Amino acid sequence: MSDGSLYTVTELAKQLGMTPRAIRFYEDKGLITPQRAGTTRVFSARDRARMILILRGKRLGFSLSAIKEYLDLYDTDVTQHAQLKLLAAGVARRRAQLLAQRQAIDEALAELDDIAAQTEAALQSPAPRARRAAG
DNA sequence: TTTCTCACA
DNA sequence: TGTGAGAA
Repeated sequence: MSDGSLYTVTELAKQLGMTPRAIRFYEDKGLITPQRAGTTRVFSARDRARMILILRGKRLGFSLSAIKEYLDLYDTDVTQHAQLKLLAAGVARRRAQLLAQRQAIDEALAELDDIAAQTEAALQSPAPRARRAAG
């Protein structure tokens, strides 16, 4: 079912475009648990697939702990029902978050456009005289 | 080379 | 959420 491909940290890091340091960091956080040959890490094809899922989760803006929570269910949950529920909930939350950000960005852009228009208009009109000191 | 730990942003 | 440095 699974090939017997094995990788070192550096190999896997290179393949996935990340640093070995980051992989060890994820292991430290419990997201991956590679085998050991003595003290050196040995990554299986399964670890590799898992790492790819981690990267995807990151790319979509999920926290490492959220990703871990989801991945942990993969091993325990036979039917994957709980896993799917968690994923659906996470996706909905993240989606709402991104929509809110888009809204905020749109508002900021609109406001900046207003300022740009105002400054542009001010630059077109004659320069104001220096203000006299009151008195 | 790889690992671990501590400091740092 | 990572990186860099130092020691083993």
